[in-house]
Amino acid sequence: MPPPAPSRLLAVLSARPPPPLCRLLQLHAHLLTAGLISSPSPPAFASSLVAAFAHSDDPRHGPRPLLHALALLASLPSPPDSARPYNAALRALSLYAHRGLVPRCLPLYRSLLLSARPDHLTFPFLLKACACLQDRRYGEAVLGHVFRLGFHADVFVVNAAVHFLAVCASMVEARRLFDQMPVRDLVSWNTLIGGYVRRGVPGEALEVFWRMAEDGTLAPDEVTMIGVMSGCGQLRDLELGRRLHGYVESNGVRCTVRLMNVLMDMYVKCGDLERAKSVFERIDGKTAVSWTTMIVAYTKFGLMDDARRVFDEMPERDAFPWNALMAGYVQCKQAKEALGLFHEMQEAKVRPDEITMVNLLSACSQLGALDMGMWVHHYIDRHRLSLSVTLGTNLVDMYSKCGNIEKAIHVFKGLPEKNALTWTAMLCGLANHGRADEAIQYFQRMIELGLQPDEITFIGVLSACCHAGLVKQGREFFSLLVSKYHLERKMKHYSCMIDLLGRTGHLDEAERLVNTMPMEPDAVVWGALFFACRMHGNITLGERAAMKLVELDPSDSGIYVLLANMYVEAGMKKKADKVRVMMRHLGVEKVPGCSCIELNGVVHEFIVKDKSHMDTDAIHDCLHEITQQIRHTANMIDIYATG
DNA sequence: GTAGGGTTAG
Repeated sequence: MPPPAPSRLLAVLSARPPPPLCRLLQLHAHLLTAGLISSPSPPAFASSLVAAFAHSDDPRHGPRPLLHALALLASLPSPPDSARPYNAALRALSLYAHRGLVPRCLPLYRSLLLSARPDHLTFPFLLKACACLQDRRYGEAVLGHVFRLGFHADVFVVNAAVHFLAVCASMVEARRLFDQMPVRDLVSWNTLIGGYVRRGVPGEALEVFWRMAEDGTLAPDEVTMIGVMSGCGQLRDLELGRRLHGYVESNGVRCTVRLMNVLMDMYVKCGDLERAKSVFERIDGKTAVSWTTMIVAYTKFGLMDDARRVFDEMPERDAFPWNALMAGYVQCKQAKEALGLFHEMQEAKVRPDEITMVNLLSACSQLGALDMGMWVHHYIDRHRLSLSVTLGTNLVDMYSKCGNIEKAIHVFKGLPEKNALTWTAMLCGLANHGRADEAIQYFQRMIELGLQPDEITFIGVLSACCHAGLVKQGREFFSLLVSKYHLERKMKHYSCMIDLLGRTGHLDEAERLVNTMPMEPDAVVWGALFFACRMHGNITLGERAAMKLVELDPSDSGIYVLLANMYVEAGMKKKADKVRVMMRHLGVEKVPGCSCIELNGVVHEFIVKDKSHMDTDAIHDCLHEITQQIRHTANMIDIYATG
């Protein structure tokens, strides 16, 4: 195609949509030979050409035209004195289509400043890029320019600024700017509501929404309702969610797929699976997010078969639904299924990501599958997946739960970034391995670093004290938890503390604590008290604890056996027999104990007195031998310790 | 031509 006449050139370049890429390249060559984009020709041609390349976002070409525009802009002998080509490039860069290119916005703005004056279109793009990059310092400098150049009354610019502040600074700052706006439009309100929701302050978001409704000049649109519904979900306020759902349906708010997705999520969070399902069924053109949200919905209600069915019905699956289903299996303690799903995922050639690895490690921790866990660690290294805090924490947790505490410590020490959860995982690991002193040291170190412990951290230190019989320290932690760290004592804290008091013979104090607990003691609490009574020969209290255990779960055979054993140990044969008779009368059967072991990456399950293996006899001989050796060693230690 | 929104993870 011959080049157009010079008078037509600008019009051709400015056409929307722009000419195809091959045509643009021809025009570029033409302009070069005609000397129209070299100094001292007017920069209009260069500007239009850059803008045309930047707007040419045909997905088939990927970021190529955009990169071409950037190169062209950088190579011009005289840089354009208009913001237009820069704006076009900023627009294309900040559309997030090519996430990796967003950082290029900043140097581009710097070169714009050298030759031209930013205008009302420059700032929305640039602030969006700053928000996307979470670059607070740069964004604040840009805000300085906004005010100096007098754009503080441009509603587009200020909306983008409110968004930037909400993402990178704080809601207080975003709110201050919002309050100062002379004119606000719907986007201003939506930005503020969305900001509060993203920061997890749904109460404020709804407050803003009510104020907007009172004001009455602007009608909420689907974006408003997405924010508000998400807020209802966070608040777990089903009543309000339903009312606002009604509002959406009767006020002609566009029911986009995105809004329907949030509605589903709100119902799930508020515990109404049926309504979530009915919204899902009514979605026309379900997206991957719709399907994934429904999978998550079922997993949250423990309905793993339904989750799997939705997963299978899904037309196309990226890593998200795989991860969601896998996380569901992990949460429902079906770790074997989680690992099985991972193998399917590999067969389906879906690339696992960081979150897949997090799920896999949790599954390994549950199973004690060290070989598989090490394979995951190796996989992370080999594929250079970024070792995020969460992933690192899970690695530490996996190694310690799978029995290799040394490796857990080694990984912990090498982590580039650690947070309170990482420290908590390490400290709980040490506690579970009986290394109480170190666990407590880690706790102190973590406090020195200014990290905030949570409820789990205290379970760690309390169980450390429990293992080591450190009553005084245990009492101290138990009290600090509330007085200094303002945390709530949970069932697990009480059971730890009662176990500690009981083991060390403070039975009265343990009983007092059981009686003053703010919640109904569970089987673990009574079990700990029972164990202590048996250990210290307090039959009366032991009987009471055992009766409570029977009440809590009459079908659990274990407690009858333990109670009978306690009587035998105390020389009360008759009472022991009575318990056994009672057990027979009640028809309580012993449930066979079940355990599992990982061998060469395969997890095997087996039950008590399992004779299914062909070498059963040899295995039991070997086990007998090991038990004897342990007994012998324990005796020797006893002799040395007491003698 | 510019700004705002949802899903996966200990």
